[in-house]
Amino acid sequence: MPELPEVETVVRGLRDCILNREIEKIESHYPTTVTNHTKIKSLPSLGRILSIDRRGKYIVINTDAGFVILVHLRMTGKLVFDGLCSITGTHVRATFHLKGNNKLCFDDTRTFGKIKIFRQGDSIPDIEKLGVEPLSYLLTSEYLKEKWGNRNAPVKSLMLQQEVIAGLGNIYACEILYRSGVSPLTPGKKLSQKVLDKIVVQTREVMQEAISMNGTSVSDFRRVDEKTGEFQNFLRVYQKKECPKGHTLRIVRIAGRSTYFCPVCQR
DNA sequence: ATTGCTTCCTGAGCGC
DNA sequence: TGCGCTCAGGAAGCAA
Repeated sequence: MPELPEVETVVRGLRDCILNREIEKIESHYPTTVTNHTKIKSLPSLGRILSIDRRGKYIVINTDAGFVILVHLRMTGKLVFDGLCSITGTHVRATFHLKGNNKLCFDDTRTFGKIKIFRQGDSIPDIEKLGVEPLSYLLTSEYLKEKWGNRNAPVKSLMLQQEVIAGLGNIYACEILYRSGVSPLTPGKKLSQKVLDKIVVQTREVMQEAISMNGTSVSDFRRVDEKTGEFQNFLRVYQKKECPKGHTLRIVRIAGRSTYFCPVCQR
């Protein structure tokens, strides 16, 4: 399940292999995967890739022909470059045809992933509504106090709201709360400034560690060369039976997701 | 406004 | 072997 560290890993991989390449066309093999949000009915060549960035869980590609290509991997989406490995995916939903006879394949078993094409300068609501980046100076305990201070919802579900913090998903929310010693069921308004500080610090730490390990591959996540990440070897609670101290973990459903936590270490 | 449930979708894993 | 069931979950949409 690609979250911020996985998307960052893909972005870095893409920069190494397709920056400055020209996209001749994006071919869609599934009806809802690629959508055109420009007023241009028949898209020309999309131009040369000027930049590849990440915002939250979105990949943002800018081209010199004035296009912005947004990619969201959702749960099972993968971007795989045929110059680094042979494409083995059996669920290729879209193909970026690059000048010079290379392909970037968007493989997505469950079809929830999206590729959206915009014009530079046009409003992109998907990006504009996102909250702060976990690794930016804007994520502070004061900010979280302002956003969560009068919320009754459990902190775990608040952490998943992309309009507040952009990029966290189920796995990292569980890991951050374990490292912070906070129960995922705690209502937002019950979190003290001191505890919010801990969450901020642990959020940064977990994101940085996971990026340095090329993300987490628990099932589908792969890099652009189809290699796995390594952070799954350092998870402390997600899909575990016991926490590192040997306490039996509990699993509850919060916001429709399996939430792993230690009733002893997390209060 | 806030909260939580349903939907989209496929494959893995399980019990029988 | 094969069937039917449950589960995995990001985010939009909807209902209370």
